Amino acid sequence: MKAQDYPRPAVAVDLVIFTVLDADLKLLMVRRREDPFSGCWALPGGFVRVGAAADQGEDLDEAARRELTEETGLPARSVFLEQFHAFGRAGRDPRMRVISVAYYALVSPELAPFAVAGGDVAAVRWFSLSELPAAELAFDHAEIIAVAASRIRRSLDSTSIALELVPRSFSIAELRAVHEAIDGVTHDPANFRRRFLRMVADGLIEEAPGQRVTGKRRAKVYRFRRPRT
Amino acid sequence: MKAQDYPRPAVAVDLVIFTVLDADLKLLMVRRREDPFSGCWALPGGFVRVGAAADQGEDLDEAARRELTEETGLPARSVFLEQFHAFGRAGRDPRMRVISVAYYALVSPELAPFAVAGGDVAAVRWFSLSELPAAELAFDHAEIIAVAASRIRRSLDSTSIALELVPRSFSIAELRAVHEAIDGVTHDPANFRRRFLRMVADGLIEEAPGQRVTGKRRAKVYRFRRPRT
DNA sequence: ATAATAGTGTCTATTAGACAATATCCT
DNA sequence: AGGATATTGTCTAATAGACACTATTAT
Repeated sequence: MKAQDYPRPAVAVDLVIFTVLDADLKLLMVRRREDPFSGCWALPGGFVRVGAAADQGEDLDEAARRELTEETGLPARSVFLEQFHAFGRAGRDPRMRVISVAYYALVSPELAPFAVAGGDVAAVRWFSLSELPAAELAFDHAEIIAVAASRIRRSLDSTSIALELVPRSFSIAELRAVHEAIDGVTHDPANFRRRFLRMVADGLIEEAPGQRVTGKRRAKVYRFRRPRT
Repeated sequence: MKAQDYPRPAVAVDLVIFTVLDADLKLLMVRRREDPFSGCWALPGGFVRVGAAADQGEDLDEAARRELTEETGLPARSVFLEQFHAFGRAGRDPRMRVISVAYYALVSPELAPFAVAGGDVAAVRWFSLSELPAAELAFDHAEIIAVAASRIRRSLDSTSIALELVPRSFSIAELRAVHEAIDGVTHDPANFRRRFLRMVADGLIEEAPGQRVTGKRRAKVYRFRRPRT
C-alpha cells in the first residue's frame, strides 16, 4: 500500500482570538449556522485548503490569516498570530476525523470593535473567559481555549505579548491593566513601573507624544518600538 | 460542497528524540530505505492512522508513541514525549500535501543505547547537532530540528526537562553537564549547586542511596521525586 | 604528595515586593 | 479643598554570578 493511499483526516485551523476590554481578558467566538453544533458558539476557523497535484495549497499560517479575515473581518496584518498546539483526538468532530491546528491571536483593543460576522458565521461576540457558555460550545473548543489561556499566561512574563494587547500608544497603567486582566492578580503600581522603565531603558519601548487624559492626573504615554500597522 | 468532500492532506507525526551522551546533546535519526529521500537521514515518524466511519483511528500522541516504538525500539513508557509544533508548508513533501505534527522526546542516557532500527528503517544513529549531514536530511527535517532545539533550550530554565535526560540517579555534576550540553554554556559548580539544592528543598528532588564513583572524589547522588520507569 | 573534583563561604549587583510619601490634575 | 491617580523613594528579602577556599579520594 502506498503512502498516498492511506485514509486521510481533514485538517482545520482554529483561532483563539484574545483582546482586553473593560479590564478583562476576552475572546472572540462565532455562532455556528450549520450542523454539527448549529447555533452553538465556536472558535473561528475552518479547513485548510489543500490543492491537488502540482499546487499543494496554502500554508497553515496562511489558512489561519485567511480564516481570521473571512470570519471576523479583522485586519490580518495588524494581528499577532501564533500557532500553539494541534488537537487531533479521535471523535472530536462527529462527522469525520478532523485534526485542528490551533492558533492564538492578540488583537489591540482599538481594533476589537471592528470584528463582524463573515463567511458562514451567524454572529460574532467577545466573551469574558468566565462567561463562556460552557454547555453551548462546539466540538472540543472548551479544551482548546483552556490550553490557549494557560499558554498566554505562561508567556506573559517571558515575552512581550502584553504589548500586542494595548493601543498603539499607552500609559503604564494601561499595560498594567492588561497584565492584571491576563493573570488575574494585581500589581503594585510602583513596582510595575520600575519593571516597565527597565524595558524603556532596554530600548524595547519609547516615550510617545501626547498624554493620557483619564479625568485624573495625566500620564505619559509610550509606544512599542517596532513597526505596528 | 460538503466538508467531507474537500481534498485532504496526509497527516504524519515526526519525532525529534534527544539524549545527552558524551556531554553532548544528540538526536536520533533514521536512514530511509524508500523514496523519496531514500538513503537520506530523517526524523523517525510516520502517518497517523485514520480509521473510517465509526472508528476514527488513533490520537496524535498515540501515533507518536507507536512510531517511537516501531522505528527505534525505545520503550515508549519511559520516554518523555511532548508535541511542539505542526509543520505544513506546501511542497515540504514532493509526493503530496503532508502536514506533520512534531514531537520532541527526551531519552535518559541509560536507555539511549537500546535504540535499534525497526519498521521500514535501514538504520538508526545518534547524531550531535553539529555533525548532522545537512545535505542529506530528508524533507524539511533540518527546520523541524532547529525549532525543537530552540524550544528545549528555552524550556530548560522554566521546566524540569533536564531531569528527563539524566540517569535514574544522578550527581549534581551530571545534571550540570546536561545543562551545559543543551545550552552550550558552562556553569559555575558552586552556583549551580545552590540552585540545585533549592530544588531539593522544594521537594522536587531527593537524595538517593549510593554514591557516584568517578575516579576522583565521590559525589552524592539524587533522584527525581516522581515515579520513573 | 598531587591532581582533580566535591562541596562551603562570602561578597556584590540585580530584582521583586511591600509600603510610605509626594506630585499633579480634575471636580 | 479633596479625591484620585501618577510618580518617587526606601527598605527588605531572594537570587545570580564571581571567586576564594576547604574536603575528599584516586593515583
